[in-house]
Amino acid sequence: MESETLALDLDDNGFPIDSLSSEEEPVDRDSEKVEERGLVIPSAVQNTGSFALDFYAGGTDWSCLISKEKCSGNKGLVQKNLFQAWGIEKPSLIPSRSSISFSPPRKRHCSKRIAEDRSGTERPRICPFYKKIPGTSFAVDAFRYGLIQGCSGYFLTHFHYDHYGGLSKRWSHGPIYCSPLTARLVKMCLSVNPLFICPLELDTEHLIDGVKVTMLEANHCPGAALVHFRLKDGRCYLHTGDFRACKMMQSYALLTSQRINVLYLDTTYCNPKYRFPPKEDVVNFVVRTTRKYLEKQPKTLVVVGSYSIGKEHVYVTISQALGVQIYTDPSRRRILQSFGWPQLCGQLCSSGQTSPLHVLPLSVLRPESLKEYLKKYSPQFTAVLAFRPTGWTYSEATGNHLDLIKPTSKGNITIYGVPYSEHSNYEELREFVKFLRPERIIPTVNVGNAANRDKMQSYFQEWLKT
DNA sequence: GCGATCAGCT
DNA sequence: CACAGCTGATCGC
Repeated sequence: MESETLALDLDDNGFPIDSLSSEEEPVDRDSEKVEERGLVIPSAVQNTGSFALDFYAGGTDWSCLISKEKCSGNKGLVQKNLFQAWGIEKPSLIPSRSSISFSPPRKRHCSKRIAEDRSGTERPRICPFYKKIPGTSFAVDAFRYGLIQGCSGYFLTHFHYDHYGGLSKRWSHGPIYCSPLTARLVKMCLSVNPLFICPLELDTEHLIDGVKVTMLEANHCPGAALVHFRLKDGRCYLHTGDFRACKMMQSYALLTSQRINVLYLDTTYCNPKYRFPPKEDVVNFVVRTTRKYLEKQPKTLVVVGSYSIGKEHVYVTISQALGVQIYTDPSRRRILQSFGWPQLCGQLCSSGQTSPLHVLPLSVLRPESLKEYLKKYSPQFTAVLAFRPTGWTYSEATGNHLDLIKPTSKGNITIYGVPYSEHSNYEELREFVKFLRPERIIPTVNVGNAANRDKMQSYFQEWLKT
Protein backbone atom coordinates (compact mmCIF):
# COMPACT_ATOMS: atom_id res chain seq x y z
CA MET A 1 0.00 0.00 0.00
CA GLU A 2 1.36 3.36 -0.88
CA SER A 3 -0.07 5.72 1.62
CA GLU A 4 2.61 8.34 1.88
CA THR A 5 0.84 10.90 -0.18
CA LEU A 6 -2.50 10.20 1.34
CA ALA A 7 -3.90 12.85 3.52
CA LEU A 8 -6.85 11.28 5.24
CA ASP A 9 -7.74 7.92 6.67
CA LEU A 10 -11.15 6.56 7.27
CA ASP A 11 -12.36 4.40 10.07
CA ASP A 12 -14.54 1.38 9.45
CA ASN A 13 -17.51 3.56 8.92
CA GLY A 14 -16.23 6.04 6.47
CA PHE A 15 -15.48 8.73 9.02
CA PRO A 16 -12.14 10.49 8.89
CA ILE A 17 -9.80 9.25 11.56
CA ASP A 18 -8.77 11.87 14.03
CA SER A 19 -5.05 12.03 13.40
CA LEU A 20 -3.87 15.12 15.20
CA SER A 21 -0.97 13.15 16.56
CA SER A 22 0.27 12.21 13.14
CA GLU A 23 2.75 14.13 11.08
CA GLU A 24 0.21 16.72 10.11
CA GLU A 25 -0.10 20.06 11.74
CA PRO A 26 -3.51 20.98 13.04
CA VAL A 27 -3.57 23.95 10.73
CA ASP A 28 -2.94 21.81 7.71
CA ARG A 29 -5.58 19.47 8.84
CA ASP A 30 -8.02 22.26 9.13
CA SER A 31 -7.36 23.56 5.69
CA GLU A 32 -7.40 20.12 4.25
CA LYS A 33 -10.86 19.63 5.58
CA VAL A 34 -12.29 22.55 3.84
CA GLU A 35 -10.40 22.78 0.63
CA GLU A 36 -12.32 21.65 -2.37
CA ARG A 37 -9.34 19.89 -3.74
CA GLY A 38 -9.49 16.99 -6.10
CA LEU A 39 -10.18 13.51 -4.87
CA VAL A 40 -7.85 12.45 -2.14
CA ILE A 41 -8.14 8.75 -1.68
CA PRO A 42 -7.16 7.57 1.75
CA SER A 43 -5.29 4.31 2.08
CA ALA A 44 -8.01 2.85 4.20
CA VAL A 45 -10.40 3.28 1.37
CA GLN A 46 -8.42 1.71 -1.37
CA ASN A 47 -8.94 -1.83 -0.27
CA THR A 48 -12.46 -1.49 1.01
CA GLY A 49 -14.50 -1.40 -2.12
CA SER A 50 -16.52 1.40 -3.49
CA PHE A 51 -18.33 2.53 -0.39
CA ALA A 52 -15.94 5.12 0.95
CA LEU A 53 -14.73 5.91 -2.54
CA ASP A 54 -18.23 6.92 -3.36
CA PHE A 55 -18.36 9.09 -0.28
CA TYR A 56 -15.24 10.81 -1.38
CA ALA A 57 -16.61 11.23 -4.85
CA GLY A 58 -19.60 12.82 -3.18
CA GLY A 59 -17.51 15.46 -1.49
CA THR A 60 -14.46 15.58 0.70
CA ASP A 61 -15.56 18.24 3.09
CA TRP A 62 -15.79 16.97 6.64
CA SER A 63 -16.25 20.28 8.35
CA CYS A 64 -19.92 19.53 8.65
CA LEU A 65 -19.03 17.01 11.29
CA ILE A 66 -17.53 19.67 13.46
CA SER A 67 -20.28 22.20 13.48
CA LYS A 68 -23.81 21.39 14.40
CA GLU A 69 -25.72 20.54 11.31
CA LYS A 70 -28.57 22.87 11.96
CA CYS A 71 -26.30 25.58 13.28
CA SER A 72 -25.82 27.73 10.28
CA GLY A 73 -24.13 30.65 11.85
CA ASN A 74 -20.86 30.89 13.69
CA LYS A 75 -21.76 29.36 16.96
CA GLY A 76 -19.33 27.06 18.67
CA LEU A 77 -19.48 23.34 19.09
CA VAL A 78 -22.46 21.39 20.14
CA GLN A 79 -23.31 18.11 21.83
CA LYS A 80 -22.06 19.33 25.16
CA ASN A 81 -24.67 17.19 26.80
CA LEU A 82 -23.17 14.07 25.37
CA PHE A 83 -19.69 15.20 26.30
CA GLN A 84 -21.03 15.30 29.82
CA ALA A 85 -22.98 12.11 29.50
CA TRP A 86 -19.95 10.16 28.42
CA GLY A 87 -17.50 11.96 30.63
CA ILE A 88 -15.66 13.51 27.72
CA GLU A 89 -13.89 16.83 27.89
CA LYS A 90 -15.18 19.53 25.67
CA PRO A 91 -12.76 19.63 22.75
CA SER A 92 -11.13 22.85 21.74
CA LEU A 93 -12.78 24.83 19.02
CA ILE A 94 -11.40 24.70 15.57
CA PRO A 95 -9.46 27.87 14.82
CA SER A 96 -11.81 30.66 13.90
CA ARG A 97 -9.41 31.68 11.14
CA SER A 98 -10.66 28.70 9.27
CA SER A 99 -9.69 28.58 5.66
CA ILE A 100 -13.19 27.79 4.55
CA SER A 101 -14.12 29.97 1.66
CA PHE A 102 -16.88 31.99 3.20
CA SER A 103 -19.78 33.20 1.26
CA PRO A 104 -19.99 36.97 1.34
CA PRO A 105 -21.02 37.86 4.88
CA ARG A 106 -24.44 39.33 5.07
CA LYS A 107 -24.58 42.49 7.04
CA ARG A 108 -26.80 42.28 10.04
CA HIS A 109 -27.27 45.08 12.44
CA CYS A 110 -27.94 43.06 15.48
CA SER A 111 -27.66 45.06 18.65
CA LYS A 112 -26.75 41.96 20.60
CA ARG A 113 -23.66 41.33 18.55
CA ILE A 114 -21.76 38.28 19.63
CA ALA A 115 -18.15 38.22 20.69
CA GLU A 116 -15.61 39.63 18.29
CA ASP A 117 -13.65 36.45 17.73
CA ARG A 118 -16.77 34.87 16.43
CA SER A 119 -18.09 37.74 14.43
CA GLY A 120 -17.84 38.18 10.72
CA THR A 121 -17.11 34.54 10.06
CA GLU A 122 -19.77 32.47 8.42
CA ARG A 123 -19.50 28.81 7.69
CA PRO A 124 -20.74 27.83 4.28
CA ARG A 125 -23.41 25.22 4.34
CA ILE A 126 -22.03 22.11 2.79
CA CYS A 127 -24.03 18.94 2.59
CA PRO A 128 -22.66 16.39 5.07
CA PHE A 129 -21.51 13.24 3.31
CA TYR A 130 -23.90 11.04 5.26
CA LYS A 131 -26.84 12.76 3.60
CA LYS A 132 -25.67 11.58 0.21
CA ILE A 133 -26.43 8.05 -0.94
CA PRO A 134 -23.31 6.67 -2.59
CA GLY A 135 -23.65 5.21 -6.03
CA THR A 136 -26.79 7.23 -6.65
CA SER A 137 -27.64 10.83 -7.41
CA PHE A 138 -29.78 11.06 -4.26
CA ALA A 139 -29.58 13.07 -1.08
CA VAL A 140 -31.72 12.67 2.03
CA ASP A 141 -33.08 15.54 4.14
CA ALA A 142 -30.65 17.91 2.48
CA PHE A 143 -32.56 20.98 1.36
CA ARG A 144 -30.59 23.65 3.13
CA TYR A 145 -27.47 23.36 1.02
CA GLY A 146 -28.83 24.78 -2.21
CA LEU A 147 -27.94 22.80 -5.28
CA ILE A 148 -25.91 19.74 -4.35
CA GLN A 149 -23.44 18.83 -7.07
CA GLY A 150 -24.43 15.63 -8.79
CA CYS A 151 -27.73 15.36 -6.96
CA SER A 152 -30.85 14.91 -9.02
CA GLY A 153 -33.23 13.48 -6.45
CA TYR A 154 -33.93 14.96 -3.01
CA PHE A 155 -35.64 12.76 -0.42
CA LEU A 156 -37.60 14.12 2.52
CA THR A 157 -38.11 11.53 5.27
CA HIS A 158 -40.65 13.52 7.30
CA PHE A 159 -42.13 16.93 7.87
CA HIS A 160 -40.06 18.35 10.70
CA TYR A 161 -38.29 21.63 10.30
CA ASP A 162 -34.77 20.35 10.86
CA HIS A 163 -35.28 17.97 7.94
CA TYR A 164 -37.19 20.10 5.44
CA GLY A 165 -35.37 23.35 6.24
CA GLY A 166 -34.44 25.15 3.03
CA LEU A 167 -37.62 24.21 1.18
CA SER A 168 -39.37 27.35 0.02
CA LYS A 169 -41.06 28.74 -3.04
CA ARG A 170 -37.64 29.26 -4.55
CA TRP A 171 -36.79 25.56 -4.50
CA SER A 172 -35.70 24.56 -8.00
CA HIS A 173 -32.91 22.05 -7.50
CA GLY A 174 -34.78 18.86 -8.25
CA PRO A 175 -37.67 16.56 -7.43
CA ILE A 176 -38.64 16.08 -3.78
CA TYR A 177 -39.51 12.47 -3.00
CA CYS A 178 -41.52 11.77 0.13
CA SER A 179 -44.50 9.88 1.48
CA PRO A 180 -47.96 11.01 0.30
CA LEU A 181 -48.80 12.48 3.71
CA THR A 182 -45.56 14.40 3.88
CA ALA A 183 -46.20 15.59 0.32
CA ARG A 184 -49.56 17.01 1.41
CA LEU A 185 -47.91 18.83 4.29
CA VAL A 186 -45.25 20.31 2.03
CA LYS A 187 -47.95 21.55 -0.31
CA MET A 188 -50.08 22.96 2.52
CA CYS A 189 -47.43 24.59 4.58
CA LEU A 190 -44.60 25.57 2.25
CA SER A 191 -44.92 27.41 -1.02
CA VAL A 192 -42.87 24.92 -2.95
CA ASN A 193 -43.73 24.58 -6.63
CA PRO A 194 -46.00 21.50 -6.60
CA LEU A 195 -44.33 20.20 -9.74
CA PHE A 196 -41.30 19.34 -7.63
CA ILE A 197 -43.27 17.29 -5.11
CA CYS A 198 -43.25 13.58 -5.88
CA PRO A 199 -45.27 11.45 -3.46
CA LEU A 200 -44.13 7.84 -3.18
CA GLU A 201 -46.70 5.36 -1.91
CA LEU A 202 -45.49 3.41 1.13
CA ASP A 203 -44.58 -0.28 0.78
CA THR A 204 -44.30 0.11 -2.97
CA GLU A 205 -41.19 -0.23 -5.08
CA HIS A 206 -40.53 2.83 -7.24
CA LEU A 207 -37.89 2.88 -9.94
CA ILE A 208 -36.07 6.21 -9.88
CA ASP A 209 -32.95 6.79 -11.96
CA GLY A 210 -32.42 3.07 -12.14
CA VAL A 211 -32.62 2.69 -8.35
CA LYS A 212 -35.42 0.75 -6.66
CA VAL A 213 -36.77 2.92 -3.88
CA THR A 214 -39.25 1.86 -1.21
CA MET A 215 -40.68 4.01 1.57
CA LEU A 216 -41.57 2.24 4.84
CA GLU A 217 -43.50 3.46 7.88
CA ALA A 218 -40.97 4.87 10.36
CA ASN A 219 -43.04 5.03 13.55
CA HIS A 220 -42.00 8.65 14.08
CA CYS A 221 -44.40 11.49 13.24
CA PRO A 222 -47.27 11.20 10.75
CA GLY A 223 -45.92 10.62 7.26
CA ALA A 224 -42.42 9.74 8.43
CA ALA A 225 -40.72 7.09 6.32
CA LEU A 226 -37.66 4.91 6.24
CA VAL A 227 -36.16 4.92 2.77
CA HIS A 228 -34.83 1.71 1.26
CA PHE A 229 -32.59 1.95 -1.80
CA ARG A 230 -31.70 -1.02 -3.96
CA LEU A 231 -29.04 -0.10 -6.47
CA LYS A 232 -28.51 -1.62 -9.88
CA ASP A 233 -25.50 -3.51 -8.58
CA GLY A 234 -27.66 -5.11 -5.90
CA ARG A 235 -26.38 -3.10 -2.98
CA CYS A 236 -29.04 -2.07 -0.44
CA TYR A 237 -29.02 1.02 1.70
CA LEU A 238 -31.52 1.88 4.41
CA HIS A 239 -31.92 5.45 5.64
CA THR A 240 -34.03 5.64 8.78
CA GLY A 241 -34.62 9.37 8.74
CA ASP A 242 -35.99 9.78 12.27
CA PHE A 243 -37.64 6.63 13.57
CA ARG A 244 -38.64 4.62 16.58
CA ALA A 245 -37.62 1.05 15.99
CA CYS A 246 -40.25 -1.54 16.87
CA LYS A 247 -41.01 -5.22 16.45
CA MET A 248 -43.36 -4.47 13.55
CA MET A 249 -40.36 -3.45 11.47
CA GLN A 250 -38.96 -6.96 11.69
CA SER A 251 -41.81 -8.05 9.45
CA TYR A 252 -40.85 -5.73 6.59
CA ALA A 253 -40.04 -8.15 3.78
CA LEU A 254 -37.42 -5.79 2.37
CA LEU A 255 -35.49 -5.92 5.62
CA THR A 256 -35.48 -9.69 5.87
CA SER A 257 -35.00 -10.70 2.27
CA GLN A 258 -31.65 -9.10 1.66
CA ARG A 259 -28.72 -7.87 3.69
CA ILE A 260 -28.48 -4.13 4.18
CA ASN A 261 -25.05 -2.91 3.12
CA VAL A 262 -25.25 0.46 4.78
CA LEU A 263 -27.63 1.58 7.49
CA TYR A 264 -28.01 5.34 8.02
CA LEU A 265 -29.22 5.32 11.59
CA ASP A 266 -31.10 7.84 13.73
CA THR A 267 -28.86 7.72 16.79
CA THR A 268 -30.56 10.45 18.80
CA TYR A 269 -30.73 8.27 21.93
CA CYS A 270 -27.87 5.90 21.23
CA ASN A 271 -26.63 5.75 24.80
CA PRO A 272 -27.50 3.10 27.41
CA LYS A 273 -28.65 5.82 29.76
CA TYR A 274 -31.75 6.27 27.62
CA ARG A 275 -34.12 3.59 28.83
CA PHE A 276 -37.44 5.34 28.50
CA PRO A 277 -40.54 3.14 28.33
CA PRO A 278 -42.65 2.10 25.34
CA LYS A 279 -45.05 4.75 24.09
CA GLU A 280 -48.04 2.70 25.20
CA ASP A 281 -46.88 2.64 28.80
CA VAL A 282 -46.50 6.41 28.78
CA VAL A 283 -49.88 6.95 27.17
CA ASN A 284 -51.49 4.68 29.75
CA PHE A 285 -49.84 6.65 32.51
CA VAL A 286 -51.14 9.88 31.03
CA VAL A 287 -54.69 8.53 30.88
CA ARG A 288 -54.44 7.17 34.44
CA THR A 289 -53.20 10.47 35.74
CA THR A 290 -55.86 12.41 33.86
CA ARG A 291 -58.64 10.26 35.31
CA LYS A 292 -57.27 10.77 38.80
CA TYR A 293 -57.21 14.54 38.45
CA LEU A 294 -60.65 14.74 36.90
CA GLU A 295 -62.05 12.69 39.75
CA LYS A 296 -60.67 15.12 42.26
CA GLN A 297 -61.43 18.22 40.24
CA PRO A 298 -63.99 17.78 37.42
CA LYS A 299 -63.40 21.33 36.17
CA THR A 300 -59.84 20.51 35.10
CA LEU A 301 -58.66 21.57 31.65
CA VAL A 302 -56.34 18.91 30.25
CA VAL A 303 -53.56 20.23 28.01
CA VAL A 304 -51.16 18.28 25.82
CA GLY A 305 -48.14 20.07 24.36
CA SER A 306 -47.01 19.32 20.86
CA TYR A 307 -44.74 20.57 18.12
CA SER A 308 -46.18 21.02 14.68
CA ILE A 309 -46.74 17.34 14.09
CA GLY A 310 -46.10 14.36 16.32
CA LYS A 311 -47.47 13.17 19.68
CA GLU A 312 -51.01 12.84 18.30
CA HIS A 313 -51.34 9.42 19.89
CA VAL A 314 -51.16 10.99 23.34
CA TYR A 315 -54.20 13.19 22.99
CA VAL A 316 -56.16 10.85 20.73
CA THR A 317 -55.91 8.22 23.47
CA ILE A 318 -57.08 10.65 26.14
CA SER A 319 -59.91 11.67 23.86
CA GLN A 320 -61.01 8.08 23.41
CA ALA A 321 -60.58 7.09 27.04
CA LEU A 322 -62.61 10.01 28.35
CA GLY A 323 -64.98 10.32 25.43
CA VAL A 324 -64.18 13.99 24.89
CA GLN A 325 -63.38 16.05 21.84
CA ILE A 326 -60.03 17.65 21.05
CA TYR A 327 -59.64 21.39 20.72
CA THR A 328 -56.71 23.05 19.01
CA ASP A 329 -56.22 26.26 17.08
CA PRO A 330 -57.33 26.48 13.44
CA SER A 331 -53.85 26.22 11.93
CA ARG A 332 -53.01 23.00 13.71
CA ARG A 333 -56.55 21.71 13.10
CA ARG A 334 -56.08 22.17 9.38
CA ILE A 335 -52.90 20.15 9.48
CA LEU A 336 -54.39 17.38 11.61
CA GLN A 337 -57.40 17.18 9.30
CA SER A 338 -55.07 16.61 6.39
CA PHE A 339 -53.84 13.34 7.90
CA GLY A 340 -57.24 11.86 7.17
CA TRP A 341 -57.25 9.78 10.33
CA PRO A 342 -60.86 9.08 11.40
CA GLN A 343 -59.99 8.67 15.09
CA LEU A 344 -58.45 12.11 15.05
CA CYS A 345 -60.49 14.09 12.53
CA GLY A 346 -63.76 12.90 14.01
CA GLN A 347 -62.87 14.28 17.43
CA LEU A 348 -61.55 17.72 16.51
CA CYS A 349 -63.67 20.66 17.54
CA SER A 350 -63.42 24.35 16.84
CA SER A 351 -64.39 25.75 20.22
CA GLY A 352 -62.24 25.57 23.31
CA GLN A 353 -65.34 25.95 25.45
CA THR A 354 -66.82 22.67 24.35
CA SER A 355 -63.82 20.49 25.09
CA PRO A 356 -61.80 19.84 28.25
CA LEU A 357 -58.87 18.58 26.15
CA HIS A 358 -56.69 21.16 24.42
CA VAL A 359 -53.55 20.79 22.31
CA LEU A 360 -51.12 23.70 22.59
CA PRO A 361 -47.61 24.49 21.36
CA LEU A 362 -45.01 23.26 23.82
CA SER A 363 -43.87 26.81 24.38
CA VAL A 364 -47.14 27.53 26.18
CA LEU A 365 -46.61 24.72 28.67
CA ARG A 366 -45.17 26.95 31.37
CA PRO A 367 -46.99 27.87 34.56
CA GLU A 368 -47.43 31.57 33.74
CA SER A 369 -48.61 30.96 30.19
CA LEU A 370 -51.04 28.26 31.24
CA LYS A 371 -52.38 30.50 34.00
CA GLU A 372 -53.11 33.14 31.37
CA TYR A 373 -54.62 30.53 29.10
CA LEU A 374 -56.90 29.24 31.84
CA LYS A 375 -58.33 32.72 32.39
CA LYS A 376 -59.93 32.56 28.96
CA TYR A 377 -61.95 29.57 30.07
CA SER A 378 -62.91 30.67 33.53
CA PRO A 379 -65.11 29.76 35.34
CA GLN A 380 -65.87 26.74 33.20
CA PHE A 381 -62.41 25.40 33.99
CA THR A 382 -60.63 26.13 37.23
CA ALA A 383 -57.40 24.16 36.97
CA VAL A 384 -54.96 22.92 34.34
CA LEU A 385 -53.35 19.50 34.07
CA ALA A 386 -50.71 19.62 31.35
CA PHE A 387 -48.42 17.01 29.76
CA ARG A 388 -45.14 17.72 27.98
CA PRO A 389 -44.32 14.62 25.96
CA THR A 390 -40.65 14.38 25.03
CA GLY A 391 -37.88 11.83 25.25
CA TRP A 392 -35.66 14.32 27.02
CA THR A 393 -38.04 14.28 29.95
CA TYR A 394 -36.55 10.95 30.88
CA SER A 395 -34.46 10.93 34.02
CA GLU A 396 -32.41 8.05 35.26
CA ALA A 397 -33.79 8.44 38.75
CA THR A 398 -37.32 7.91 37.56
CA GLY A 399 -36.29 5.26 35.08
CA ASN A 400 -39.09 3.08 33.85
CA HIS A 401 -41.16 3.83 36.91
CA LEU A 402 -43.63 6.29 35.52
CA ASP A 403 -45.50 6.61 38.77
CA LEU A 404 -42.42 8.19 40.31
CA ILE A 405 -42.70 11.18 37.98
CA LYS A 406 -43.25 14.32 39.97
CA PRO A 407 -45.11 17.13 38.27
CA THR A 408 -44.28 20.77 38.72
CA SER A 409 -47.22 22.43 40.40
CA LYS A 410 -47.98 26.07 40.86
CA GLY A 411 -51.35 26.77 42.38
CA ASN A 412 -53.98 25.32 40.11
CA ILE A 413 -51.47 24.59 37.32
CA THR A 414 -49.90 21.13 37.18
CA ILE A 415 -47.38 20.14 34.51
CA TYR A 416 -46.11 16.62 33.93
CA GLY A 417 -43.07 15.96 31.78
CA VAL A 418 -43.59 12.50 30.36
CA PRO A 419 -40.96 10.44 28.49
CA TYR A 420 -43.01 9.94 25.37
CA SER A 421 -40.48 9.64 22.57
CA GLU A 422 -40.81 9.25 18.85
CA HIS A 423 -37.17 8.20 18.59
CA SER A 424 -35.81 4.77 19.49
CA ASN A 425 -34.41 4.26 22.96
CA TYR A 426 -31.08 2.47 23.34
CA GLU A 427 -32.53 -0.98 23.65
CA GLU A 428 -34.78 -0.56 20.64
CA LEU A 429 -31.81 0.61 18.58
CA ARG A 430 -29.83 -2.41 19.69
CA GLU A 431 -32.64 -4.83 18.87
CA PHE A 432 -33.15 -3.24 15.47
CA VAL A 433 -29.47 -3.39 14.56
CA LYS A 434 -29.12 -6.94 15.85
CA PHE A 435 -32.08 -7.92 13.72
CA LEU A 436 -30.86 -6.14 10.63
CA ARG A 437 -27.17 -7.02 10.93
CA PRO A 438 -26.11 -4.38 8.42
CA GLU A 439 -22.66 -4.50 6.92
CA ARG A 440 -21.98 -0.94 7.98
CA ILE A 441 -23.67 1.71 10.10
CA ILE A 442 -23.51 5.45 9.61
CA PRO A 443 -24.99 7.37 12.53
CA THR A 444 -26.79 10.53 11.49
CA VAL A 445 -27.28 12.20 14.87
CA ASN A 446 -24.69 13.20 17.50
CA VAL A 447 -21.90 12.83 14.97
CA GLY A 448 -20.36 16.24 15.55
CA ASN A 449 -17.50 14.84 17.57
CA ALA A 450 -15.15 11.94 17.03
CA ALA A 451 -15.48 10.70 20.60
CA ASN A 452 -19.24 10.45 20.20
CA ARG A 453 -18.83 8.56 16.98
CA ASP A 454 -16.29 6.19 18.52
CA LYS A 455 -18.60 5.52 21.42
CA MET A 456 -21.47 4.74 19.09
CA GLN A 457 -19.26 2.58 16.89
CA SER A 458 -18.21 0.57 19.91
CA TYR A 459 -21.87 -0.05 20.70
CA PHE A 460 -22.49 -1.14 17.13
CA GLN A 461 -19.54 -3.51 17.22
CA GLU A 462 -20.74 -5.00 20.47
CA TRP A 463 -24.23 -5.54 19.05
CA LEU A 464 -22.94 -7.21 15.94
CA LYS A 465 -20.51 -9.58 17.65
CA THR A 466 -20.89 -13.06 16.12
C1' DG B 1 -45.89 44.67 2.95
C1' DC B 2 -44.36 39.81 2.53
C1' DG B 3 -41.61 35.83 2.51
C1' DA B 4 -37.23 34.01 3.88
C1' DT B 5 -33.54 33.65 6.98
C1' DC B 6 -31.03 34.33 11.16
C1' DA B 7 -29.79 34.99 16.38
C1' DG B 8 -31.38 33.79 20.51
C1' DC B 9 -34.09 30.95 23.29
C1' DT B 10 -36.61 26.94 25.22
C1' DC C 1 -28.13 20.43 26.16
C1' DA C 2 -31.23 18.09 22.52
C1' DC C 3 -35.97 17.05 20.55
C1' DA C 4 -38.09 20.35 17.07
C1' DG C 5 -39.25 24.00 17.08
C1' DC C 6 -40.73 29.44 18.31
C1' DT C 7 -40.12 34.54 18.46
C1' DG C 8 -38.64 38.70 16.91
C1' DA C 9 -35.36 41.18 13.98
C1' DT C 10 -33.70 42.00 9.59
C1' DC C 11 -32.80 41.02 5.15
C1' DG C 12 -34.26 41.09 -0.25
C1' DC C 13 -37.79 42.02 -3.22
